[in-house]
Amino acid sequence: MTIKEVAQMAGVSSAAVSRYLNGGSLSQEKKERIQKVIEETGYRPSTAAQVLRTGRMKQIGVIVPKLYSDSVSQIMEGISEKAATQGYMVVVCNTGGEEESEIRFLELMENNQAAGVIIMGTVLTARKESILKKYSLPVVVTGQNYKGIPCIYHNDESAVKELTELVIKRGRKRVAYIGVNERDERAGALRRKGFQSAVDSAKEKLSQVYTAVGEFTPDSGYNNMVSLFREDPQIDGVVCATDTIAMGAMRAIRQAGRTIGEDISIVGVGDSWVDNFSETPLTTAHFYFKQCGTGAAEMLLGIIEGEDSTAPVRQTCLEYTIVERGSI
Amino acid sequence: MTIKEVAQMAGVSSAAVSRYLNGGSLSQEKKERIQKVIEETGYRPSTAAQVLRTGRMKQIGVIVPKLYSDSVSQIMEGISEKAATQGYMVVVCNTGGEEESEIRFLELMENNQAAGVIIMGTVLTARKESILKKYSLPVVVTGQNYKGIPCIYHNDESAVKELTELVIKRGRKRVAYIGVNERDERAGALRRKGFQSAVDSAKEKLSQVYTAVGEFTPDSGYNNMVSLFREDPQIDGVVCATDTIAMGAMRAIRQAGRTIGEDISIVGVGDSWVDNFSETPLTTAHFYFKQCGTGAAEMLLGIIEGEDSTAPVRQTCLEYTIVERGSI
DNA sequence: AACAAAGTTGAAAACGATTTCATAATTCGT
DNA sequence: ACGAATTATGAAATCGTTTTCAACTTTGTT
Repeated sequence: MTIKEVAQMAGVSSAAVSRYLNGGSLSQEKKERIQKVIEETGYRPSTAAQVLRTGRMKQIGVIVPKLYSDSVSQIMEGISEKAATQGYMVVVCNTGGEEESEIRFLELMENNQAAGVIIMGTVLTARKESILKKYSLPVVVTGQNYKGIPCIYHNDESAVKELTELVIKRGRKRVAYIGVNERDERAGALRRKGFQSAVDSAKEKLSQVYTAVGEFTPDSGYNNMVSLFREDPQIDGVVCATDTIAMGAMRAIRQAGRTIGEDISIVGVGDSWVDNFSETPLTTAHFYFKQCGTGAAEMLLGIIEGEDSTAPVRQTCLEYTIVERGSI
Repeated sequence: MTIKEVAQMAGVSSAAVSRYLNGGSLSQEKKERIQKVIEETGYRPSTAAQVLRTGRMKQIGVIVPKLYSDSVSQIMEGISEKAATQGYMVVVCNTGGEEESEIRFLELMENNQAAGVIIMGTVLTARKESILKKYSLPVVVTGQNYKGIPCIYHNDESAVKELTELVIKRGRKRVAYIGVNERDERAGALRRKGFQSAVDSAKEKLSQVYTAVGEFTPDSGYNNMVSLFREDPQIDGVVCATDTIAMGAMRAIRQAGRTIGEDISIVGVGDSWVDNFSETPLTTAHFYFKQCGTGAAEMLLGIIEGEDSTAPVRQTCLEYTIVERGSI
């Protein structure tokens, strides 16, 4: 079924049918005739032809480092929800952390005349930045903030600071921080900074402070905790950069024969398992990932639809909620 | 940049450039000239024009009931991995369980000339079936099996049967099953059937058997467990249709003052938290969700690329692995 | 050297929509 | 009832590719 055939059946020109679909001036009589034919035939216009002609594709790309992740899937949930309300398709690119595939995907989106792209929490290298500048593809970044690019993220520093203070308030004296690489501005550097500023302003209450760095995995948390215990078996407070890391650390703590929440406190960041695991005793900062997704989509669609290029680049910082559970 | 401009710059016809890109006969000399121009200009062909002309879009749709789910995101991971190797884009539709949006998405994919669609674990209504028949869109379904449609799923019945037997072998006498609506052929009817056949062939060893039905949520599991305890506080074996349900049930059990793994056994199905939660004591059947995703993508791409319409419709049943942890 | 087969080439015709443009048919104000 | 403003209308151009077709080269065989 093409627009021409529909036009013929309705006894009008294809221009008339196009106007019927896109709202141009058209007599009531022809409107009805066209409607009837479209209903009968089930005609739907070809997206490819529309895109070719108009240069607009109602599609946004989402770049993620992995799909199997609680925070990522919550953010995706938010994005897809928002995109659907505006009739945008969501196409996803799972980079597995490879910059190369991220760049290939950006090229693809450019070829597709996609409306825009949301990039989830990756480090912005010079190469990517120059590519983004070259392509005039609207972009929003989540979980990171870069100047000149619209971003949406959580208040990492403050969250970790508050959590650390909570641990200190419990009277813990030998505290450790298990973080991630500081090339990650927010989850790495800023969370670490939050921890640091909390311990700095409570120096007199603490006898020892340790720091370790690893990956975003439970195993990494486990290994780091084991090493920390080797260094000082009496550590009694642990602040982890993510819940996932905390999960691993808790395993190490139990193995060491210590009792979480009794003779040792531990906290994480993110609280992504809310649905699955009301059991988790972990005290943590609840991050609003889904809202982060809807927010990102909203910003992107705002840029796309409004195309008010004079508006300032928005940088949204989401707040968090400390949830105290048994682990401190 | 269009193909015409490239042609002009290289001093050839646009047909030559097209042949360069798609592999037609072309003299070495022109090949080099074209290559040079393309490199210099960074030309990339417009997807829309290609699709319009060829009628093929390297894109597959994925329909999911929700994105924030461990099993769904693992399956997505598998699909995206496989699709990427073949250069296919993945566009996702989050239905939130609404059939209407599923149907709208199928229409959209048809308009887009998408290569095919993977539908994740939804009930196949007559309406959907007729639509699928009308559209000649290749389809693969995961987590369900329908005759006439390529499917990939786990051996639900056998998994639950084996798990139930495990519980019975522990000497439990008063066992309960918490399942989901039987309109869901696999997770509902078949898992229930697995439980049933295990208890049937061990009738003499059991003194009481209970059955409850609910949703795929921890809360539903909790509520059902609470009711079951009201009915019989001495229940000592619980088989849940999913791990998520088991999670809620475990909360109820702890609240009732019983000790999981000691005076009561509980099992679930799925084992999706492998990464997050090595802590979970739950005995369960590990399902290979990611493999399910790659398998589905493989089947779909096979149908698309091979287009061997004479081949029989494939129905793949994946096996599982029982993982015994502390909960029995 | 002649002729067939194979390899190169570009012009032009699709693909299926939207939009411009000129013209024809209305409505409106006086 | 008359020109002016407005609304309806279809023919044709356009978007950027791929592919067919026919013509033209080159190569290979006898």
